[in-house]
Amino acid sequence: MSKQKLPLLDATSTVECCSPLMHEPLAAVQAVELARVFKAMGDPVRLRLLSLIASHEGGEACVCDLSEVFDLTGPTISHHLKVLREAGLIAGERRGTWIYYRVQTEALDLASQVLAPGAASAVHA
Amino acid sequence: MSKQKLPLLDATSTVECCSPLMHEPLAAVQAVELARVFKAMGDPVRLRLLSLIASHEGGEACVCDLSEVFDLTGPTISHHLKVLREAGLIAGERRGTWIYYRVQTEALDLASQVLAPGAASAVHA
DNA sequence: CTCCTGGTTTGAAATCTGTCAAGATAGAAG
DNA sequence: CTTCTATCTTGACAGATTTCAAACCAGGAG
Repeated sequence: MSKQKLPLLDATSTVECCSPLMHEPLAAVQAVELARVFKAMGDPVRLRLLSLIASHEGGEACVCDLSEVFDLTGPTISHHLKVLREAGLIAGERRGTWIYYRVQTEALDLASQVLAPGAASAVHA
Repeated sequence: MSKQKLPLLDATSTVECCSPLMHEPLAAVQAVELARVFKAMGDPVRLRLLSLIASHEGGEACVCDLSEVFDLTGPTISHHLKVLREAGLIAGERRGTWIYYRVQTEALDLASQVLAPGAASAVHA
């Protein structure tokens, strides 16, 4: 285990429940963690993959479902899925011949909270 | 009007008030727009810049305030600020000798909403 | 076992990014 | 006008990203 393949934000790391970016200067270490997530989302293909998986029936989709949507080769799709996986945004499970991916909602929620809906209206509910 | 330097998400473009990524497959065009925002946030330095600006007194900070925090040269900071600016995440205003940046909260809110706090609890109906 | 299909891994090429040094600009101050 | 300070722009370069083709692995069907 040489590399940092942490699931990403620990929730224990820094950003607790409601500490949007906007209240206090983000520390360098957390910035690196957070940036990894946003970077993973910073590509049109990956964003669409994320969206496709999440909105697919049952909340999951196999690679074959995803591949046919894009004009890209298998390896490329596979690569993007790997990036999303390593950012902790999705998880895959093999079931028979196919591998099904689903979104890790915790990670997504966390990212959303960090961005804080207004940072002022966040607590409203 | 060469649709290149749009302020970014138009709010009229696609993501209305509450259409998180997770309800329907994101169209290619919007994916590109959105990705630009997330990509801008996908760098530790830029994330910290954003956070520093937002949390700074008065909600704004001049470049000099920001530069002293990092171990980077002026041009580099300037470059990152430009990326954030072009993603519509911040805006700068010259006041005398200094240039003050402040966060464009609308863009941030939009990004946060797209990520949808749960996507299940957002509309929940 | 052999073949086929769904996915991933590896390797390589083109492009993009982050960073710095050096030069350019804008406004304030002599 | 000249100079000083704050910030941006340009040019260059190492390192990262995106993408494809070719090779590889895992299960299911003959």
